[in-house]
Amino acid sequence: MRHNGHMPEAFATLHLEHSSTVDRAAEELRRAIFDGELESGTPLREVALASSLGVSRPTVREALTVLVAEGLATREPHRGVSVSAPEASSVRDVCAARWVLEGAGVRRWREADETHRQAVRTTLTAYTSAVREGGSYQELNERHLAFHVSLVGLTGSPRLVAMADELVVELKLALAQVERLRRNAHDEADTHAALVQLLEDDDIDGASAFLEKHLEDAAAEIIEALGLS
Amino acid sequence: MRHNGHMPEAFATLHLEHSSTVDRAAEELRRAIFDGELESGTPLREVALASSLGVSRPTVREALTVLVAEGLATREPHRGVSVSAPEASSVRDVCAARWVLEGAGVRRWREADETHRQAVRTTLTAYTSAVREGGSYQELNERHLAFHVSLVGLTGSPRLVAMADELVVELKLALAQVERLRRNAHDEADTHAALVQLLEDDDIDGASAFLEKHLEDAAAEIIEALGLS
DNA sequence: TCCCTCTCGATTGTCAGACAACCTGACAAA
DNA sequence: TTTGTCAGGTTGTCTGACAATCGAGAGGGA
Repeated sequence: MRHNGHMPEAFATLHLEHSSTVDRAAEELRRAIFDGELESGTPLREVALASSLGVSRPTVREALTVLVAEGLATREPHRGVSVSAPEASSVRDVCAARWVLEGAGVRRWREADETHRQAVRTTLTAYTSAVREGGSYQELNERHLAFHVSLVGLTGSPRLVAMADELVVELKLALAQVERLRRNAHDEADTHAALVQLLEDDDIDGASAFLEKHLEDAAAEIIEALGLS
Repeated sequence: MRHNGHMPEAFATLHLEHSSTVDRAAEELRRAIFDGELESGTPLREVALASSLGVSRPTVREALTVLVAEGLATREPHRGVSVSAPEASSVRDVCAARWVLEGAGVRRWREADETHRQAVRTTLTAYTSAVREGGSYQELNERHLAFHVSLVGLTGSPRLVAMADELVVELKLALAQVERLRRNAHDEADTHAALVQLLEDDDIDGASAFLEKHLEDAAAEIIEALGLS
């Protein structure tokens, strides 16, 4: 099995999923939060989760520290972990930060790798086709946000993309709270297509301004849907 | 002792450090890494750390997961945690990401809160005075990077500042590796003073270009000092 | 009646010990 | 040279336990 030296390219596409129990527990909690099964503020009791998930308390603890590190949950000393509650200020801040990251990507449209430009087009068509085929609310959300992250990808910086992902996680947490309130699958596909068209036409400034407005609107809309001031 | 309702403003400045054993262990590990006591690549064995720190293995595990989440260490399944090794590509990427964040701050100099502008001036003088008084290498590093983070503070976004902090942590990890190689306390105070002067003169574009060059130089310098291609 | 104090249960933080799964390296066998 | 096998060490996970702490309700005094 030491063929690596001789044939470095062989089996390069193979990749075995190395999932630990902690990872699976964290993933299950993430899913429950994004699906709205766990409302914000819900306390995540260690013993209860341990028996529910069929794992031991230390394993649950590790999974919870992962969630806390991701910002999905909040730990208060000696008071336990609970699902984070989105606030108006944090939603505004997330969108402001997104504007910095995504705007940086948009401004680099010309200099960006053709690969990254193509990724933007791909995520856009994935979103629009999901809208056309009437995908579920969650699927639309996923594709919509994936498009925005792909804009950050134009910078070519893995770290900026990772940061955008973290911001998107916070947004998904907030959106999971309003999901059962407004079921009207928002159809913003046209807006995004217009944005990409501006880029294709080399109107970088126009696209930049367009994006800024779009993000501001999104922040206001989410805050309003959350019922926060 | 239930006077909170009566005097909401009293004792507002008091803040008790609620440090758990895990936090202290993580802090000690961080210090050891930044001080260069632990070279990059050093495996962090759980049992050895537990006996050294005088805590139990689960506590060490939690501290290690914190370090991994911060990017200071890397966990490979069933192979343990080891101090992260800086690579040329990651240093370049960190500086590219810093350019996006700090550049966004610099471009908002005019619109920024006076508080944030003042913070930039304060961190600059803290850096320059430390240089003048011949502070230790680590102190200079600390102040130098604090100045750069304060530029991100101009955006007024806590999340962007947090991201800048994470990037700076990665940089400090890389710098800890070269610390014992080049002891020449780099004196870049003049450079930074010139940057702030450009801002005070309202030459935003000039400051922006200045910063971009400075960050590119820093990346090249660090990579060269690390001995990476 | 209202307020203070105190105790009790619940929960977390931390520890100790244990076992299986797994990686590494070395050696034997084909 | 390649493969099978084994031993040692390390991690992943479990069980059980105990102290520290928090929240709420009971009880006593003004």
